[in-house]
Amino acid sequence: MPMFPSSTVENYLKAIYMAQSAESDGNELVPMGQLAHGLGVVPGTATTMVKALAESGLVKYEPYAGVRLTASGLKLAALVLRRHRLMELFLVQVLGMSWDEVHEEAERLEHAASDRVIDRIDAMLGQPSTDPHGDPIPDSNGAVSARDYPTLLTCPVGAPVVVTRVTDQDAEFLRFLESSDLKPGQTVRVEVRSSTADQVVVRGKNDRQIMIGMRAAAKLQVALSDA
Amino acid sequence: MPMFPSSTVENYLKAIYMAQSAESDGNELVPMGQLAHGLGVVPGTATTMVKALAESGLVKYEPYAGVRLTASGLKLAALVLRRHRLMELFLVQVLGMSWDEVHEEAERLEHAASDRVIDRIDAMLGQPSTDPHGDPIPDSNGAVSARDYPTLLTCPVGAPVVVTRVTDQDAEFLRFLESSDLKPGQTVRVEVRSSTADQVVVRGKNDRQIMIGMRAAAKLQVALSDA
DNA sequence: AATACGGTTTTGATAAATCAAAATAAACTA
DNA sequence: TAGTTTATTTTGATTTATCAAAACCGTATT
Repeated sequence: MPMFPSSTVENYLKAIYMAQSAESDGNELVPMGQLAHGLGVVPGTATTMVKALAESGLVKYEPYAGVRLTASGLKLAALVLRRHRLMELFLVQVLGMSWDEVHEEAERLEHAASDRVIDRIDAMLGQPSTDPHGDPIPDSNGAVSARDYPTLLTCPVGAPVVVTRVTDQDAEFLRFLESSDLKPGQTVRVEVRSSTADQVVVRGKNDRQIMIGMRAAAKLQVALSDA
Repeated sequence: MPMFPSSTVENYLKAIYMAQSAESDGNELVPMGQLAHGLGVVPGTATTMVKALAESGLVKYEPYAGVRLTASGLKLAALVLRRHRLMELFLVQVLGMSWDEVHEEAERLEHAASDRVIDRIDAMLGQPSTDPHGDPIPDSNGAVSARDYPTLLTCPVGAPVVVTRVTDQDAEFLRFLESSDLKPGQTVRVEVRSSTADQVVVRGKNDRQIMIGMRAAAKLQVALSDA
């Protein structure tokens, strides 16, 4: 209904978008419980809101099944993510903030920055394709060049790989990655992967050896190194 | 009441602050009508809101007379203005936006930018004392170094003066000033001032002659040039 | 002093976003 | 299949911020 989507609406769309694209098949229905949990509201609230979003044609809502973005909802969500991610990168690159604190900053700024500002930032940064966590930045039409990377859990053992993306914004986790030299851009090699011991052993920068659990390993996307 | 003041609360405080400091005696009561007008709400709304602000100790409210900021309200308002003005300057200096468009941008960003971000901006700009319009930027404690300048309406005729501040944020007016080389920093000289003709004639950059009305002249604060 | 007027306050409603808790549907289990 | 569990939806309230319009106050005017 509202001509100018409120921050709340933007947040719902963003949450649905991310839940949706977390699924292998990107066209899954997102269940209300999951959505509500992600947004930190009780399920009933999500139901009410989603019905309103469905009224305005931003989502398709199927009672007791879940919700899915329509084409227009998808575009709007992508534009919110664009603002969020450009803002994050800007805060790191221009204001020199640390990569673990920019997520929550961007969480508020994404709703306040106009396209004018965002486009300036985009230009100033040279139209970057990813944010500090390796998340892709949608273009101004909402198009994303989604690449499907393996993770430290699924990549070949022994081969050198480059960390490309971290799919968890938790500040503490990000600080851990930084202190372990596992930020995007770093080249590493999986030496051991044992599901019984729940461990992935990685050889990183300066031949440093790092051990992480499988839950964490799955959050680190990598690309096979050409070198 | 609210531990984290909402944007609305911040806007009320800002509006009261500015109405208050527009008065010669900076301790005047701001009447509800004026406040409501400045905020674009009906008077009844302002009354309701101001009573709530009084509850939280941010203002002193005197029924049928008006409202005045308390010490804590004053500080909070100054910090909002600090965010606003640093943001404006940042948008101009770093993102290269034009000075007539940054006010409304800052109007939204001032509520979303954290002190962390604001302090970075402050440092990056070298702790500036005024924004692009010449408005003073309060320090991080909310202290303002308020100087009282004459205007093109009150300054001596014939003497060279430097434009220091523009007390109107209207985009069209600002564009006019820019096109007339009357932005802050420019040196000019009042040649003629006639209240009967409602005109102030100014000799500016490149000996260019500019004529403006007295209403407009009163919005341009100047400092007597040392040179 | 009585009246009229402008500004202010009240009152009653509304919209957006939320929660708690009751009601319901779907899925699972025995 | 009947019963139980779990997720979802409804219902009724609440909070914040707003408006429209009626009621009110204070001052100025005759």
